[in-house]
Amino acid sequence: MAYWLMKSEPDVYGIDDLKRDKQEPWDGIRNYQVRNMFRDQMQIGDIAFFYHSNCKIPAITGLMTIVSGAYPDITQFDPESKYFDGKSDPKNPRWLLVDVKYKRKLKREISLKELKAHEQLQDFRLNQKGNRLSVIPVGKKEWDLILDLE
DNA sequence: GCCAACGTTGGC
DNA sequence: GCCAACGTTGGC
Repeated sequence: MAYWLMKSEPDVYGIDDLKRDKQEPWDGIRNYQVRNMFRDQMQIGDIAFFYHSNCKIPAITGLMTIVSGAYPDITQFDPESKYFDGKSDPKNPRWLLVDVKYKRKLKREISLKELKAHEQLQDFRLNQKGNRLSVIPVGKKEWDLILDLE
């Protein structure tokens, strides 16, 4: 089983939205690296941190489970969607997604500031400057360290 | 709101 | 295939 961190802007879709919806397609990914991770590496049963990005206090806020394999993101074919991609061929969809299921909220949010200050997390990908990937693989050691902060 | 970092696009 | 221009992400 693998561990992940997945970013979302709380103003758009936050941990409380997932708590309400219980399960949700993680749509809108328009980055090839992330698509490839969905397709080639993610497995049903993997666990992910829910991370709030681009907000007042960027932080890990909850846990969720990957509950599907990768399949086409239908928003790419919807001209009304902000994720519409006219260059994607319906016979060979360019963009994929996975379904995620709410697991739980953390007892307290673990902020990016706190993660960056952690001595043993200096190499953590989220802490690297200029890292814009919205889905990040997390090592078991890092995963445990972070959960211990809770 | 600013801007650094990075990805994508398209002319050549 | 190079690279300048442009767009997006996301911390601050």
